[in-house]
Amino acid sequence: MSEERRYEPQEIEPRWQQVWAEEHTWEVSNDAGEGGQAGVGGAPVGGAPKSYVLEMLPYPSGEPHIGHLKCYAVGDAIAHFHRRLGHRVLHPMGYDAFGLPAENHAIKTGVHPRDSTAVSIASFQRQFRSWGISIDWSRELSTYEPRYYRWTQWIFLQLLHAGLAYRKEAAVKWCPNDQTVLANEQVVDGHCERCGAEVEVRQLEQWFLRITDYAERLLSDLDGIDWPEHVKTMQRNWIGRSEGAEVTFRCEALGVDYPVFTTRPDTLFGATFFVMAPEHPDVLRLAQGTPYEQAVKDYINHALTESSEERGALDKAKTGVPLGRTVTNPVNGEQIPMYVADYVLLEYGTGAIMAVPGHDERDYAFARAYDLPIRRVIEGGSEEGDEQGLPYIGDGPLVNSHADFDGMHNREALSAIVQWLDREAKGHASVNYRLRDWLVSRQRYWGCPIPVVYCEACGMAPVPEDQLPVELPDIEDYAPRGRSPLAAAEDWVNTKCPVCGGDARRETDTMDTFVDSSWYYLRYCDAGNDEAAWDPAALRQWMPVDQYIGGVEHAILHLMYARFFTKALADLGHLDFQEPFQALFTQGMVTKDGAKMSKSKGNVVSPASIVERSGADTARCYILFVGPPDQDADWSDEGVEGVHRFLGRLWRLAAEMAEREETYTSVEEADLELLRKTNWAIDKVSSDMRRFAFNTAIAAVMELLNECSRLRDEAGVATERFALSTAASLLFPFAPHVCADVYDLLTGERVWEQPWPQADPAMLERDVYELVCQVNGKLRDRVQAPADAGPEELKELCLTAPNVQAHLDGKEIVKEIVVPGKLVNLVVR
RNA sequence: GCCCGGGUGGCGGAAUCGGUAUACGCAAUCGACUUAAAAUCGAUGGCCCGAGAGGGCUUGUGGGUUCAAGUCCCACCCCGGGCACCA
Repeated sequence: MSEERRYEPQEIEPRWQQVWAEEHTWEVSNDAGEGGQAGVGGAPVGGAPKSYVLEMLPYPSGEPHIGHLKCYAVGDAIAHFHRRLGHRVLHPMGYDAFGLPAENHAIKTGVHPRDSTAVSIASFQRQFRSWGISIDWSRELSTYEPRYYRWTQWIFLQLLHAGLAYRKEAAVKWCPNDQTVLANEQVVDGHCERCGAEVEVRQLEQWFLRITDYAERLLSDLDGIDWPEHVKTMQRNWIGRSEGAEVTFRCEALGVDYPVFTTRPDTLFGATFFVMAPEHPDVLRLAQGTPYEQAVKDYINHALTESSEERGALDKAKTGVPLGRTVTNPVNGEQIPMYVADYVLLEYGTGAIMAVPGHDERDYAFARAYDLPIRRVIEGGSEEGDEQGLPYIGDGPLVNSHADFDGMHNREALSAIVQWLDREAKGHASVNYRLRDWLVSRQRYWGCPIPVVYCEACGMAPVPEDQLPVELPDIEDYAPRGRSPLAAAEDWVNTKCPVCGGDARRETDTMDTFVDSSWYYLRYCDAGNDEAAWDPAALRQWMPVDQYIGGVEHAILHLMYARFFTKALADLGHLDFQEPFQALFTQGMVTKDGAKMSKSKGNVVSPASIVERSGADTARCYILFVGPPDQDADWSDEGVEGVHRFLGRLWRLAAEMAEREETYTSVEEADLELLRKTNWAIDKVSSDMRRFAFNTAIAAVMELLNECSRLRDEAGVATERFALSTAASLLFPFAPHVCADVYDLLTGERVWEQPWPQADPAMLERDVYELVCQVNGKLRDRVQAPADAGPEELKELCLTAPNVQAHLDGKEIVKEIVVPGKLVNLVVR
């Protein structure tokens, strides 16, 4: 007997990592077929299909956390699986390195964000290598490198030239804590997505990107991509498409037309008043000279000082003030009073609405509060009681409208009325979106400078492409004071106008970091290119990303912006595809004791400590074994131990088998059994890989290993080695180090150069199986049945089963159901 | 309020097309090895009745369809997520 051998990941893991690093095993070249990744068996892989596997760009802050481990455990499993299926796999890595945490740290400590970020990046690099993730490090990038953000600026200029980037003064969301504006997407329930402070509204001139031009395509192209349905739904909700009509109401006193958007032109005859948003530019002018002038002024002031949270509160009572004017309802010529009320939003539609209290809950509440007429124009609902069933939101025939439409079902009347409006030039069919343009400027230091200058003579001028990058200057004081800290860097701010050569000042705002991460997946395809953002040929080779992996928290922000960039760049002729991420997988959160891990709760599990104690293979396998990877999982130290034991058993059994001589005392039956189990596992793991069921894939390898242990002394050594090496081969995408070691011990070969195992179909079929015998749907017995037995034979077999007979006991069989390969069910009375 | 997920042993979970519910793992109990412990190996294991053979019950609750329901249909309860004055 050989001496006791121990599974030592601390020895095994660095050894294989060194092989992969020295041989650049996971690097792929853009020259398909030459000098690229060695294919199966070391042969070049000329016509191999490509596969681009990408995890969402991490923000390097401190050390990687358990969520990173899960994300990359999933991504690496897919990358390895694709490679072994014969694909050329691009699996790169980089860092989303601009951003607030590093800057806030700088404000506190004075350490330059570049330095603290570099320290974090070094820690990420170390740990990712220690996890054994199969990354092509030759394409590594950081968004804070001038070499990268030069091209971020270049893209910004492309958008600017195309009219997709513009400056506008608007009411914007301001975070008083971070002292910067925010995009709509970064405001969650009226609070800053980053720091949680309640946001304020400020009137400021800011940079926007015209994402709303793409609303329709962002919506309709969702149909063609393989994303989780709930993520698509979230994007659809965010885009918020509404079909309806734009209808013109005229204020005769001022001679001004006010268009409104409505989804319910069928209720036009029920419009009894008209409401404008407090921010609407005409409100003061309308009220001027009326008895309501002062009241309107007061109301607007109040509305503007109210926080967005207060104003948006759902249970808030409706308030408003009359404007002292009327507009004409275009369908019936009625003069209806105008109001200003804060339940109307300037940003949506035209900032003014027709109010139909009979068929809209909000208008109804306002009408009740101000004693305005409420008219039913659609039949339906109860029509009983004090409120006569109003407001009624449902469908029904029109009433009290016009002879041409009364009696018509409202859905038909809707299009009939729109057609009428169109003919009379009083309106037309229209579509509205909830999506707003993307506010991208930030009054902060640690971001990509916006490459424009302002010249007194020429106005705003883009920095010429050959002067890029506009580099971020070093400054002393990072603290934001309502303007960008860059504004204090006088030497940097003062520059010459690229048009006239006169004095000019640089834009001091920086870009939202989501701009940086909206195109990085393109840069990986050609990361070393200093002549252009990318060579189109490189993109043609790799894009789109075949499998994207990341957290669901980016369902709207990053994923929407990246899709927008792709479409805009495609329109400008820089790309020839419309969607960046063909398939998306969103991994669930890792919690501890049911709660989100956080420093303040003190329940943080650090990947580094797990790797140090149990090894990377254990950590990676465990995180995939706890449950379906798209669901949240709770961390358990005991569970980790279980997986560690499993990997230890695999390794020890292999080490023992590697030394064993063939004895020829094997029992044929045991060999066959083990071969069957092995082929079953190949089949099971292969299909589980394709549906991201890594937990059951690992369980299947556990079953195979249990069978290897059970039959260790009965099956032949060759069979045993085959079964064990197959187990290692199947588990390799999850536990690469120990599996490489086991495979090497048993075969002397490199498992990552082997093709993915193929199940032998003959071995998946059995000549006998266990037939389930039911009486009245209840399981009563099991008998061995030949695989090729027909229904009659199966029925007879079932009838002979002792416990079946006991339950038949003279009763009459009224029905027999035979499902070959499964069961026989006898129905008795 | 609207739209998505989800509810299965002591615990994490499995059951992929309506066909043996509880795979795999954790925790637990018993045993082997050991002076002892750790490590490792083996056995047991949904609940109730029974010595056993076996029987009854069991997938949030209540109904339904079916020879057969965790799976399909209807109603409801609970948990998680998204949207929410968007006209």
